[in-house]
Amino acid sequence: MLPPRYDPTEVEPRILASWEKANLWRCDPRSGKPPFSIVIPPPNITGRLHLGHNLVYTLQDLLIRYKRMAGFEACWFPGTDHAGIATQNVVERALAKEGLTRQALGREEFVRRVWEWKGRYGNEIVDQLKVLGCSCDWSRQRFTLDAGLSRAVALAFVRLHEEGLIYRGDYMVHWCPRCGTALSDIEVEHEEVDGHLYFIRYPLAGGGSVTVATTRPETMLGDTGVAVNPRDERYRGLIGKTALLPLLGRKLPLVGADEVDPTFGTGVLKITPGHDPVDREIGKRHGLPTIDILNPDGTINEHGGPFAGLDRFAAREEIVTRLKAEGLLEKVIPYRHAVGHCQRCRSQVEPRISTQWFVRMKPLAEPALEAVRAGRIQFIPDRWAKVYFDWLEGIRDWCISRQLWWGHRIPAWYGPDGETFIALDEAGARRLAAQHYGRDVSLRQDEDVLDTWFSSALWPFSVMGWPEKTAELAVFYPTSVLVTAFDILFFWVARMVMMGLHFMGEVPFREVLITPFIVDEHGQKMSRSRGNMIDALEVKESHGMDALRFTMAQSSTKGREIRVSLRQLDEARNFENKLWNMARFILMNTEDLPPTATLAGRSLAPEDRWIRSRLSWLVDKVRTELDRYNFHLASDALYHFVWHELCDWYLELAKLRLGGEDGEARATCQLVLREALDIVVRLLHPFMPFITEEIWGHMGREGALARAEYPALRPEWRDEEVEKRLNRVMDLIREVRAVRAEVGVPAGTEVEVVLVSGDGARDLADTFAPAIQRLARAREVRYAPGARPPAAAARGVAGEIAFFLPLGGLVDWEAVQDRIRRDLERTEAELGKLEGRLANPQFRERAAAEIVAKAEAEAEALRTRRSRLERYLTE
RNA sequence: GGGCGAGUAGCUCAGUGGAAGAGCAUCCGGCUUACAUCCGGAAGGCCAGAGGUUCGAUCCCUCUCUCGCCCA
Repeated sequence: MLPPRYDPTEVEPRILASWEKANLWRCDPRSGKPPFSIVIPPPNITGRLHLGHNLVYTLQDLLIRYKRMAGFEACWFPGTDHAGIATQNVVERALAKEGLTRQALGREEFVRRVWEWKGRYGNEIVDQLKVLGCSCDWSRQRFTLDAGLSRAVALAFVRLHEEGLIYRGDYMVHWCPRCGTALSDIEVEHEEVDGHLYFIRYPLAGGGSVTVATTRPETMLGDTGVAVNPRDERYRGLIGKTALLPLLGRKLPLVGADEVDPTFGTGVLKITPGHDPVDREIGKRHGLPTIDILNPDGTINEHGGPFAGLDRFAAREEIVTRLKAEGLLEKVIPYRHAVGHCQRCRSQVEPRISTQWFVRMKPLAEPALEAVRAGRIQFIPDRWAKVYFDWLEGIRDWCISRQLWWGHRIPAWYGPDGETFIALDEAGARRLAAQHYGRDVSLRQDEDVLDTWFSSALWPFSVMGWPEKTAELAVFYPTSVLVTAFDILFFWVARMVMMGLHFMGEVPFREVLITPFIVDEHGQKMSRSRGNMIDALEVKESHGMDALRFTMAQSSTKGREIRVSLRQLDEARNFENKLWNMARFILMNTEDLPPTATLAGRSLAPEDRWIRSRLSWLVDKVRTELDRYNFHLASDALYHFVWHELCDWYLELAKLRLGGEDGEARATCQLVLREALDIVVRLLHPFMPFITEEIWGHMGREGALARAEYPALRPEWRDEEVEKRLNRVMDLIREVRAVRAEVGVPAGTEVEVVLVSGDGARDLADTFAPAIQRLARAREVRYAPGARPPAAAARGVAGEIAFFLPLGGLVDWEAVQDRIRRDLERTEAELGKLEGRLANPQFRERAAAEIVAKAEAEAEALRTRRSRLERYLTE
């Protein structure tokens, strides 16, 4: 027998072990079944599972389990991402605790240490996914730095280079001084910060001065000019003169540039071509030199004169102090402005010129735009397509080189004279070099590695063995759907589309499901730095994985964010317990059912046909909503059905026959119960795999539920007529209960229910008297057409069915009348609205016929109800 | 500055061109032999504001306000 409380902490590990043992998730590209495939958004090896992951992975597992049960060869490709900067940072921090730096270790040793670290901790997140029950084909697990995937990366690089889509050059990039590397545009997050605007006086060579305004005074060390807008009357005469850079005395030509905004600051712009993209353009036009004043770590270099060696922020302080001392600081005002921060470490990034590798994006973006415009990829919700378009339409070249040691080293080698050789490996580069020079020379490989996202962009086909022509690629590419959060729409999704189209000639996925974003109960983004992350594994301990999954499914609406609260988890856990007890009840009451018994040839009770009709609706609903990715609608339907139809009504009604004398009726009821349980656990399995698998086990089924069939549609079970009948029964029972409660009939007291009038009243008395007796606590149910209630009788009208409860002295007459009056008021209000509508000739003319008919029928029913209520007030 | 999302019951959120729902919280009553992580009942909303389209708008359109996010 099942225990009265479901204990996920006991069940979940056991079920997990049984799945693992049975090796259920292995897929076979040669099975001949229709394919359904998903590639996992590879979690970062430094990651720990949080709810954001959990949502994305839960939905993928839900889809995979659903499709697997629905007859697809459902393959979920798992793996992890090497996460260049993040991993390097983590390992460097660990080294720092030993008093070591990566520079002290040297590149080779450092990389060896990172692999060592990866071996020890890098699989943690994968282990967590397994604990969550993710039914990935683990035999296909990949890592972006695996040999095969690394080869794919090198090949992609070589090909793009051959095609002229990769180039190298000196450009202004975002530089993170803390990470010591260039970043791509989208790795920089702009944040408004409270800073200052410094007004600095630059003396003019011939006497006088101009005043410039800047938020970054330290960059003046790199100034090589001063600019004003040529249309600015105030300064027109200055163009062509020379200013003198304070503190350093450098001569700065005064030039005219349209970019200068006369309304900003003083309308005079200091030109720092080395550290500002606009200044660089102006400087180029006027032939101003470019001076880089920064070392890679953000300290001032030798160009900074007396400030060399100072950190950029210390230099700012020092420069301001000196300017003040020399009387060149006119004023400082508070100023709020956007400052770029490194996505990984939050440091302020600096624009800086350096030699980097870039991917030319326009030619790649065009087909990617076209694929979505043509509908070959569908975004869900589709508003995300617009965000995708906006980004791709304005796309800039992608800086892909990183000054890191952990990652795919750029497959470029340089000869002694700096000649570049791009090849898959060093041997290839040597061959090219030998051809070029006509002799063997020593080559030096590029020091840099590629942006991690470069390898991620290849993920949908590199995990399937590209560039080999594998069976997996033939069957599972393009994948069916990509499930991810919007924050990596540009980083990952768009780039996968571009690379997929470029290298495979086909989109990487048919659909992109963008999930809402998980935030904490205050609407705050969850992040490690905020310390408000929720560990999915802790929730697993407190509420169970199924409860967490169900919460995720239920919350997964088309909105933009999900606030996760413990209350929702409680609700899901309660549902889990409800489900458990439903199963417990059914199993307890069907133990004596012979295994060979079937429903064939048995006559079903109206409630049996009702629950089957509802099951038919449910199967259709769940499948339809899952197919549309409406996880919340599917889970709500299941929740409501299980709790408020199956448990509240069918199980309660079943108790009559289960406890009755009629063996045949009892067996029929048992069979219907088992049937309902069977369908419900199958339907719920993708949502709550553990508890349903456990129940399945107790049902004595062969094999795992995870590999059982998803319930088929049962249109032949639909029965509108019997639903109408049962609705009448339920309405009456509810009304009797309400009347009892309101007029103060003690809960234990059995009453007599006299049905007086209304369609179906006879059916209620003839067929459903036992049900009404049990569920409304009635001693007796009679049909007495036209009977008048005795003076001391509670009375009510359920739908159109008038009834009364003779109660003798028990009745609180005021309460009875109050309730009738309230009912009457509501009825009249509703009727008034309906009649108003029906009185409008235009409504009758223009509204659909069935709407008018429905309104008329409703009005008629309300009139009947009204008259019965009115009579009860006076009778 | 541009774009997107949200504004519905005390709270967290669903929802649909025909007239408003859930869970929690609240109140009343219950250990009815699956479940007190439960059962029965009740109360609670000019669906942000103003216009417009429509026979009919919480839903479609326009504008405004508040909050959040993304991009520049």
